[in-house]
Amino acid sequence: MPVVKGWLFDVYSSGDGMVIWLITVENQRLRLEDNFAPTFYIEGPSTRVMPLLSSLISKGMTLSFRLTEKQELFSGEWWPVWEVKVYPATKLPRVLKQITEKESDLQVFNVDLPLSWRYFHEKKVFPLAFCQVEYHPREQILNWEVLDSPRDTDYQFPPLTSIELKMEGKDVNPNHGKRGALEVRLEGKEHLLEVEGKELISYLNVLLRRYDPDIIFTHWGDSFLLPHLMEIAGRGQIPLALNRENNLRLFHRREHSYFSYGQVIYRAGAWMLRGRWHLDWENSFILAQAGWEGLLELARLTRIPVQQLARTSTGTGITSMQLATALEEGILIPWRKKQPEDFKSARDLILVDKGGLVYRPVPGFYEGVAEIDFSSMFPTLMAQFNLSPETVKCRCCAPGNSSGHRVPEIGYWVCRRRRGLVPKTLELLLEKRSCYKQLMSKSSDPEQKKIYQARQVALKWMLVTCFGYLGYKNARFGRIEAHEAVTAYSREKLLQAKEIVEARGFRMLHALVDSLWVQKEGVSEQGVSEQEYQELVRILSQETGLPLALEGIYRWIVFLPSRSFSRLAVPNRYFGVFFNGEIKVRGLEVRRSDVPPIVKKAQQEMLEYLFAANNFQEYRERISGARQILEQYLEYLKEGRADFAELVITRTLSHQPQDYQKNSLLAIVSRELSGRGIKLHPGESLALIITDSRAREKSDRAQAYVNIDGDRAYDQEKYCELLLRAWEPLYFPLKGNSS
DNA sequence: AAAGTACGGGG
DNA sequence: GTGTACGTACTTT
Repeated sequence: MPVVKGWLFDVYSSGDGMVIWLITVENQRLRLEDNFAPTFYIEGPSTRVMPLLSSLISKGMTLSFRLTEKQELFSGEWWPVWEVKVYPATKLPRVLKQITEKESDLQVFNVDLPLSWRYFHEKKVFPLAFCQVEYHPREQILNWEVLDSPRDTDYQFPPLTSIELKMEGKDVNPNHGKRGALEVRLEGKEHLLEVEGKELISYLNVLLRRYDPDIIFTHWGDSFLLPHLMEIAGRGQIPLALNRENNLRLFHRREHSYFSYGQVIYRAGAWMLRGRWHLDWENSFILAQAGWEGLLELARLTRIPVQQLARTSTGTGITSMQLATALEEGILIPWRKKQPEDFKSARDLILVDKGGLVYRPVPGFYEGVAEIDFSSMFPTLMAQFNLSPETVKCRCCAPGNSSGHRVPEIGYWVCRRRRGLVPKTLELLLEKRSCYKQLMSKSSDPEQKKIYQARQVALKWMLVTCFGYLGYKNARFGRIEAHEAVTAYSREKLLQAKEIVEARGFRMLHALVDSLWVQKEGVSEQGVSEQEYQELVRILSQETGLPLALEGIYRWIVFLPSRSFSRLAVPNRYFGVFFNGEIKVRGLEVRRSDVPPIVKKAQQEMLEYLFAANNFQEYRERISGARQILEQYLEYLKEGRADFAELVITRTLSHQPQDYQKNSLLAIVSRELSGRGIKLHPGESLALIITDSRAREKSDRAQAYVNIDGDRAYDQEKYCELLLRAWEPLYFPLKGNSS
């Protein structure tokens, strides 16, 4: 039998089995098939289960089953259950439907999981796994041997080839208006395809055949480009050969909007390929946040096919990792359903429903301030205190006999007999992330550093999401009580840190969930010693039992007042410069996504000028220089020299255009586009230019960036106002409030 | 003044 | 196949 070594490129179901694409060490693209029989479990007496299974078999289903033992997540008990395998895999949904509809009181497990995930989990492989495969001459896989592991930090990839497609012109959603020719980037060079209709499609087909890319990168491919090209192909009645496996249709996932973090998110409908990847830079959170290297790192860890992972949230990723942990441990995977919270009294609610702790600094200019952060505080707490849906107020440890393990403030007990599923999953993430951070600091190769950085960032997102997911009632492994336990510990630890800081003769200026800003009492400007702060960090780590790190010592930092209550600072509005020259800015215009580039650029320039100051005295001296920069930009705007790309304001729609109650600029522009027949969705972002913000005729106030033409004027006054607003926080320290 | 609307955080 | 907070700032009416 042939044996081949290579990387697992993709898996999807087709016909009766799974199709597997390998990229071999000889750089060949190999299509194989596997007769995969997925597994699920039924709990119940054999007098009920046996007749059920035989009735399914008599209806023509191919099943195999046996009695085995698996662990129930919440009780920790090992239950005798029926393990059922279904062949072919594509019949699984039908089998499950029969069972759940007819015998709804029987408990079933490992049920609601997509087929491609199942394949990866059950076969213990993962995207881009390096493996050795033995196969039958007729392309049927007989045996897998995986030669690397998701735990590895120094894995190899096959040389992947790609092309990139986008519409020429402004870098905004081409769905919203005018569009140019198709732009193809190939082997580092850009080509403009000035042909149309059938010709365009044939040309693309030739390109795809000749270069046979593994990946098609696009901008706006999901929402516009691919459907657009398919439409042209359909009209001309010629096939568009996007797939590597051409007799199959593209895999489509419908568009949808959902609510997350108080905001509507729009996901464009997805178009995914067979034997090839389509990745849309404009429809991928993970690509945007962690880049290409981060995406591949997460694909390996989560075992989700790359095209799907690119289009999903990190929450789905963390769930998949938890599934992997559960499968390894022989834990039955519960059906995803709501878990009611325990009853809580009003008093408990007050104690429990708080998040992280926040202090407020007195607004002003401070010198020699150290910022000390708990490293990955929430995940570390979950790992260290074994906080997991099944361990907090667990069923196995009675409240009475685990008095040493009570959660602060809220008094929940935590299991002492079992390691939780969530902490177990987190361990790998925490470990791998700190490993990448170390590799990053050791590496001298800037390219390599970038790779480690991207992977480290990807893991950070997983860690952050993992905590959020504990509190999400519909997450498969979420439980609000576990979430509350984490925040309760976090408050206790921050309070403890505050006491230690103050007992050691430091002043705590500000604290925010997992960060502290401290100043040594009575120390002159240059008298700050890093050693003293390092010593404080050491003591804090030792006494709290959690890792902390010195983020840095600020040469100076400005905590900004609230605009509505000027005596109070906003916890998250500050800017400062560290002794090592690094800068940190939070909450200012440069950090906001809805601020026009020119305002950001001006503020950035002014900040950089001011950051050269060593102390308050020098800051005061440099402020006039900063003001000159401001004047230059104001002048530039007033002379009408700014171009639209510098003025564009991007905002996210929270409603359907017709549902807006107020005539905000966004509402006006969205209705305008909508009137032209362009479909907009809540969660989608829209780029606009302010043309005349006070015009009586509403449609004159702003224009969609895509549609604006060269001779339209912009609202100079309004843009100047925005610029002046960005100046205010920089001038604040000189208004007399500073220390 | 009140109500509606949008954004940030994590490194 | 998925995080329904929370506080701040700004706009519209």
